[in-house]
Amino acid sequence: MLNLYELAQFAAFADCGTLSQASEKLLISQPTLTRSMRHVEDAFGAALFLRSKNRIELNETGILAAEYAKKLLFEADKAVQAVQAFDKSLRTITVASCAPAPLWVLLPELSQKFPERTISSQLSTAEEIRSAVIKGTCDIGILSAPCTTQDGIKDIPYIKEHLFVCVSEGHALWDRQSVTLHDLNGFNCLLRDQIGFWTELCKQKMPASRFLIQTDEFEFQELVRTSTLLCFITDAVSHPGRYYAGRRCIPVTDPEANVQYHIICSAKNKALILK
Amino acid sequence: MLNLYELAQFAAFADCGTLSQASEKLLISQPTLTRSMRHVEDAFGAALFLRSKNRIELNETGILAAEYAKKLLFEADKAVQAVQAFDKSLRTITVASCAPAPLWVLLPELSQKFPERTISSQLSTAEEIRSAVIKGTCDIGILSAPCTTQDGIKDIPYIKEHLFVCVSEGHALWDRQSVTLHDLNGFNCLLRDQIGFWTELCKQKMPASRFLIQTDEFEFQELVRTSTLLCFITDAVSHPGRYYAGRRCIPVTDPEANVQYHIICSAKNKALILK
DNA sequence: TATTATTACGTTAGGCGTAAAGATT
DNA sequence: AATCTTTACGCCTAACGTAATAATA
Repeated sequence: MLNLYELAQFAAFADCGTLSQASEKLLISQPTLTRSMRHVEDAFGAALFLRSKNRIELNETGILAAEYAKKLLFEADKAVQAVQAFDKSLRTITVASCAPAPLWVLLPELSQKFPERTISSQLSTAEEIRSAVIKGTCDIGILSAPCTTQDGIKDIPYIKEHLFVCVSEGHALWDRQSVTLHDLNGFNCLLRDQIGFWTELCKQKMPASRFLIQTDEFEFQELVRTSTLLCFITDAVSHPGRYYAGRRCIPVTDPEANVQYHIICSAKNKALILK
Repeated sequence: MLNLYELAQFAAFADCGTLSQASEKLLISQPTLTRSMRHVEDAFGAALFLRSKNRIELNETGILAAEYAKKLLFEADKAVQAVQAFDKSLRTITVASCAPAPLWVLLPELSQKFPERTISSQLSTAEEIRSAVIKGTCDIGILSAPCTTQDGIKDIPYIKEHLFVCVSEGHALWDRQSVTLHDLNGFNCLLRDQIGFWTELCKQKMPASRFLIQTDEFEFQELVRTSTLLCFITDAVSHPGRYYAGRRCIPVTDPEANVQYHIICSAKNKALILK
């Protein structure tokens, strides 16, 4: 029967051309290779080499056999990788959310409830999240609206998040009790990176505004402190009231800015999201 | 690294469901299987089993791994078969002829010239022979006409064969010095099986005749002896003159019935057909 | 002489089976 | 009690490396 380890030696010989080079590459002795090549020949049940006294090379059959050997080794490797990947996927809970806030709550909950499993999360669009959950690529999805259309999908309401705009003293909107995104249109804004659907929502509702998207939190805070650019906050962060010194937080009343999140998962994963 | 023998044990276990059944099937002991299953688990680098105290079964990952194991074993088997087949093809000379007579001469010649190679022959139509030689499916072809159209094909004239019709005494054609197949049209004929293009030639030139095709040589001879049905002979058989007692052999003058055979082979095989 | 494959040989790791233990139905 | 898996242990094959041999360029 074929032996993958010997096939690896055979493939190495096919690449190197001589047993001695192959033995160096494989960190084994030449006699071992001599023997292994005989085993491979026996296993294939055909002559694979042209042997002269001081030289061994593949014959036509050997060249074919070497191709098959490499293919088998490749397939074996693929199999191992696939099995390991599957195994890992079983031990991982993957979450895709349309916004970061619900993750701040959900991820710790999951870690505590499933301490032996790895939690992996990412931000995506609603459509990507829905299809990933349906395909099974993703265990849990978090949307900003119910997911009623799809059969076999479990949907439960989760946390709410309300948007506020933070204006510096003296800003035209300073005295407002509430605003809509439409009112903000035209004012330039600071935004954080990686805030999910919020970015798109702002760009859509405030087409005349420019958005300065900050990746670094320190730089973001510095710009909030030193500029009069608008910025946002929500009640999902720890201290909404006094987060940005010297700024007022005004509720944004658009329905899209006051979100009821929904957790979805496929029916067979429903144990993941039930309390 | 994966080991195909252990994968075979793994696959057997996957089919049997218990180690003991698998051990019986494989004619090895149970402890060996216990060990091999651990090796397989190590090689895949993932847990593949649900172990209770006296029960072991595949987990989800194990089921996947078993599928891959079976696939790999199948691929390995295919590889061995393919290599052996290729090896055998190198040691075999395949000949396809449009008629048996040239084979009677050529096959002994080839056997003598290439005693270490197996000779395999078959009868085919001219078109099949040409394409098989071009594709390389077949090493040597024998046609009843030159093969001039194709590049890279070596063509050399071979033996000739002339057709005679054998009539019993008192037959309407008994006194003829020569005949054409057209003259024979309407008379029923005995034919042997496996005579290549001759069958089609007769059917084409003698559409009004019926042909009694005999597979068994003894039965054929018996019918020749006891009936007045026409039969044929050619000068390619050993004793054309006195082959069928009580019958006269009359030359058939159609050009298609007096054949110059041609041997063809691809250019790289020309050593096979040169004297 | 340097390089290469092969043979010979001694060591040892590991694969196998037997026997026994532990657990379940 | 019967069945099944696992552990323990001893045997022995076979895989490995070293050293030596043979042949070539």
